[in-house]
Amino acid sequence: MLSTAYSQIKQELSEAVRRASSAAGYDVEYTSQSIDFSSGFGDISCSVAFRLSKQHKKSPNAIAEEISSKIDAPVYIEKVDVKNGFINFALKRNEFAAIVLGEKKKPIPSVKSKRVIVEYGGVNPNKPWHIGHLRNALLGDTIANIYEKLGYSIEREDYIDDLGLQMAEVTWWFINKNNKPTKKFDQWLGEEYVHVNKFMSENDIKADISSMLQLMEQDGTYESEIAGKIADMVVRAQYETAFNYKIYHDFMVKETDIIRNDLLKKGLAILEKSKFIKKMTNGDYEDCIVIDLNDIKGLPEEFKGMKETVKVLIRSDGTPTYVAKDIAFHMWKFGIIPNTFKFKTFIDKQPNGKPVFETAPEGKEMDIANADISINIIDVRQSYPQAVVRLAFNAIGRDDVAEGIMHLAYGEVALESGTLSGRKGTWIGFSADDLLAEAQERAEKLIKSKFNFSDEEQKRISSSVALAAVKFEFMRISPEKKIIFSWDRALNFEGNSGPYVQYMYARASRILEQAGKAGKLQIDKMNEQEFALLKLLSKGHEIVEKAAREYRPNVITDYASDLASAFSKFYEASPVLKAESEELKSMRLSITASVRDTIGELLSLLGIEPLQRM
RNA sequence: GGAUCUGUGGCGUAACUUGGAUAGCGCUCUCGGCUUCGGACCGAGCGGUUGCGGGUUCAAAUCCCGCCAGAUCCGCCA
Repeated sequence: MLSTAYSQIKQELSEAVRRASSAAGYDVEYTSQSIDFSSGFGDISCSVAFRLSKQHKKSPNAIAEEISSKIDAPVYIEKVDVKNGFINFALKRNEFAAIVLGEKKKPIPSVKSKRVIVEYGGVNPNKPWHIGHLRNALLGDTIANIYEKLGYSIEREDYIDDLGLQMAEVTWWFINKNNKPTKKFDQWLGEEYVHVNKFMSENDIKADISSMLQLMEQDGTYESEIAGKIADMVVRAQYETAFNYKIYHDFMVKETDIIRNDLLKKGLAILEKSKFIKKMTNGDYEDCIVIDLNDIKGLPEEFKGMKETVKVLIRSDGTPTYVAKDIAFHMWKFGIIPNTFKFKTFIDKQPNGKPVFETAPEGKEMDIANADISINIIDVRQSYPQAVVRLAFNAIGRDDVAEGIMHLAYGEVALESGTLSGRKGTWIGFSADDLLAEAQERAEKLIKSKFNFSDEEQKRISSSVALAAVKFEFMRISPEKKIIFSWDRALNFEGNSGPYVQYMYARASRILEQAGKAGKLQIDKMNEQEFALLKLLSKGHEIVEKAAREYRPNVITDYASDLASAFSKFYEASPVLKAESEELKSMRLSITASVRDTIGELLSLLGIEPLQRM
């Protein structure tokens, strides 16, 4: 259970400061923002006096003195003093420890009424996942875990574009060349796709591809059948990869079913009611249905100064653009177009025990969608179309939906030699499968040099450690930043790494295992390492909330690293099982247990398995 | 032309949203620590004009303005 002590204390102190200020004749608002843990000047410090200084023409120090003299501090505060204009609080360490360690398990405020769809994966079904797709999926998985932990109701959704240009190209190639798969299907097809592109640069088959696209869209054609089969096989192969990374989905929506169910027509009917959406009768965009940006008030910055001031939704030939499809799809997600899809089981039991459903011509209706929030994990390059999607909802007067569409725009993963390209095949050698294989090999080598585990245990542990290394490394970088991939960094087992955090979990577990059953909590005078740990522990819940609010899993990895490192320093400095007194032993065991539980929860959020031994 | 993102010791990064006291962590490098609850470890040290210049403020890596550098986007592609 993640500690809420920090948020509570902060709230209580800010309330105490507010009352004291008011008693001293000051009116302050943002007290909680001016309070934080501090190093070197008391344990917690408050800077409100600075804000009041100018207004009241007094020195911050004088004001701080006035306020602090009137503070009626909570019982866990040892003393309050003033230095350089800051009000500093010293904690009674034992009281503080009692709060953090003995914390009553408070239920997290329920937000269950909020439904969240997290969309991630979404790899075109013509190639294997590469390390860029992996970043996407890991972000999605972790964000979903975090929101789930905070009590939201989560649907993990995968969007499969089985009707795109890339799909048409590989289908054409497949039918015309009749090559046979020689390896894992997604890998094989991905490599074939590179050949298609080479072929297309030397031969003009544009007309063929274009007719392929049309035939694929029609139910019952040979082409649609083959394309469907290929997509199915690729997604199954991709999911094999996903499962090895312990990444799962609840359902997938396929482009074919979006077309089949006329989602677009339904969406268009709604859009056409907006005065900002119109059919052009002349000019460059004659016969197109567009959003006219000129008319929209309060147009966001990103749309200003653009070359074109209309966004095409339906082309003059009547076909929809990508943005139009995505708008309609979001209408479904938010329940504006209800009961559209039928679902059937795609895989009845993923390794996590749950099924994945896919949209299908025949099947059952399911109670999904009707979301309050849709978190879309999509490459930063799609920021603009995503903004257009939001704008469309503003245009039809659904600002609530526009606000509910969260685009987690993450930076690309590139190689030192350049970008990963499906067409050029620069991804070859950098598939998610390749990465995991290499990670496993290095982890196995490492673990062999450590302990004597049975072969089976060794395999299990090394696979878990390998995943930890890779996942942690991807997650510790703030999402908006571009990642230049490096094997050595991705397979880091030391320092700021997944295995390091796992290791501290295992160490804590072993200490607790050897200690046996815990008695009643007793608290004794603590040293600096213990106190530092307690301060960190107290922040657990606040950290997860921050990660959720900011859509940034690196908030979690940072905290996990800090906590693991503080724990390491703690047990290095203070014997737990051989503590000097029973009271100390009790307290240290309790700290150890609390650290173990907290780290365990953090690792789980990151999709990393906490290990008892490694 | 417009928009967005990025720029922090040799390398990878955190703190920026909400300004706060000494810019944190890891890697590398140097030195030290295992008869000790597990060394995937710990301690000490070297290493910083936070891209540049202004401004606001008691206080700026953080906010504002202007530059510079890199990336991306602005299609009847997806």
